[in-house]
Amino acid sequence: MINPWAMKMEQFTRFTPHERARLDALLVGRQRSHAVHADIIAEGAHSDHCHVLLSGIACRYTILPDGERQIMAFLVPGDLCDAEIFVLKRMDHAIGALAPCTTAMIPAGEMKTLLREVSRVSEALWWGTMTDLAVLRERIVDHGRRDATERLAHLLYEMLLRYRMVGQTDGETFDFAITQTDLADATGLTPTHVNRVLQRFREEGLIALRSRRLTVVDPPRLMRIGRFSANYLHLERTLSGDPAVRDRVGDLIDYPAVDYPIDARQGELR
Amino acid sequence: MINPWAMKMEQFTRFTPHERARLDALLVGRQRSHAVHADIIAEGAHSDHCHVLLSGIACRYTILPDGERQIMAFLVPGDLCDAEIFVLKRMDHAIGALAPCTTAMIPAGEMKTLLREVSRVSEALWWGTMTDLAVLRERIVDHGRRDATERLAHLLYEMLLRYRMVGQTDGETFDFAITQTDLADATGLTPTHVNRVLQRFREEGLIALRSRRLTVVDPPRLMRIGRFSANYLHLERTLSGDPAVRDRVGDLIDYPAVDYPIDARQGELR
DNA sequence: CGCGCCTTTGACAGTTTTCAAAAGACGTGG
DNA sequence: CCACGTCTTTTGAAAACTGTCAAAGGCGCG
Repeated sequence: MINPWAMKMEQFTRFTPHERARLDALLVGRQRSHAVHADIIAEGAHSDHCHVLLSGIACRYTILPDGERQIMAFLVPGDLCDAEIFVLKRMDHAIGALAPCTTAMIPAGEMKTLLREVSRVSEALWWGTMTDLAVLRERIVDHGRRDATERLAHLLYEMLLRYRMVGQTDGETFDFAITQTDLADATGLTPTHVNRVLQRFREEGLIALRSRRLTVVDPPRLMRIGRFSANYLHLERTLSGDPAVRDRVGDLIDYPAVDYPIDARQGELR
Repeated sequence: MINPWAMKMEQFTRFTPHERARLDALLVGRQRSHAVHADIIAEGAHSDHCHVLLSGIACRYTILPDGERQIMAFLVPGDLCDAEIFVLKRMDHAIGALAPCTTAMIPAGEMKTLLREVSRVSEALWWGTMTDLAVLRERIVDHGRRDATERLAHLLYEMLLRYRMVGQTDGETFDFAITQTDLADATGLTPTHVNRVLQRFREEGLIALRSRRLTVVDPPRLMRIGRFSANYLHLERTLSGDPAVRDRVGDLIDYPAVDYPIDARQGELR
């Protein structure tokens, strides 16, 4: 059985066969599918179940008073949607499906039991939360100090890496159902501008994107253009861990460090 | 003894006198002071101590390869600087003092014991982490969908609220040692532009800022201009809790909801 | 085959950035 | 108590990413 949730945690820890079986069992018979554009969890909702995304792609978002949507994070298979239910009364944002998705709904009680009994899972949850924080901080860097080109390059590269972690890529190609409007709402740009930048990427032979499949043709250059550094994802244990797990992402995060030229910002891609 | 850390957690939970005494005891004899511009924790560092900010103001930041600094969050008294040390090998960002600060360094071992033995603290830590996530998400909304004026108004209002939570304000006045350059690095604007916006705020009688003390002269309007809604801070327990705790922030978060006009963005303040 | 959603294109407007440079503030040492 | 260097705040004018507003072109799907 494919269990992206366990696969993600394996980037941090190593489960015994018994633990792994328990994680798998937790998902059985609790699957639910969600249509595109449906809310997996509504803003203001309170549930006594945790939602784990198993397939598809979703986002955390909020609608501002003037009707604009801001996407605050993308969720890929393996991501936990609502760790906050353990302590907060209600969701302060919504989780929306950007493509048809399936989730597993785990009763909060069972999750708490699991966390109490299997310390490795409890640590992995903590690791996942700390990584979520780091990803959000990185997004702030994107918005604050990177221009449109860098921002999109950085985001695309991160997505490739995150899909790789849970084994849902075919080399440098993966399902990419995110529309340019979604990207705009996530990056704080306009769809128009996102379009212009992506076209440029294609012209330059950096990526290929057709019928919702994205291929990163030139990963090292995309990484360079996005000024991407993987350290914020905290995969240090990955590189020294199980070879099978390491190989899922290894080649994407150990490009030699590059000294970025201080000049050459706008216009020319690097 | 003033214990902003406990005061912050009291926004979420209610400690017994014994628990409170234990929290106080943990800080005794572990204070350390930090000069302006000094790193409280360096990027890449690993420590076996947790750092709690007790006074002053600090920030999470990182320096990009081209030398630019991005501030990802401000830390006010009561905030925990490095919850990640429990699971991550090294800090992926630094904590810097923006004014003279004092911190308490708590050995990780003692912290873990505390978390194991006092479930209310453990829950409060989880709440604090979820709130940190929410604050970061709100910052992303700032960057993505709010212009310079809204962004700064929002930030100033949030700071007032957070200082209030830990009892370090005098009405609507509080220490504000953050320079305009700091604000620029946090908001993703240039110091020049920050300056122009702040001047506008002063002209309009919204705020008064002199000799590092900030007074919010017209809180409701500042809230409106920043399109501020307190729900992301998850103070729902505050409003229904201990009156003494509630009164610290109560008047700032229950202004009547306003229907924002869809027009009137740039130029005119609301 | 037709509708609906997503992607492209264009021209123009406009916050924000750049790049300097001057004026204030503040703390220290003489 | 004043000189003096340093850091912060102000100001100006011009450049420029990115946004706005429409409208047309593609593509998938029932």
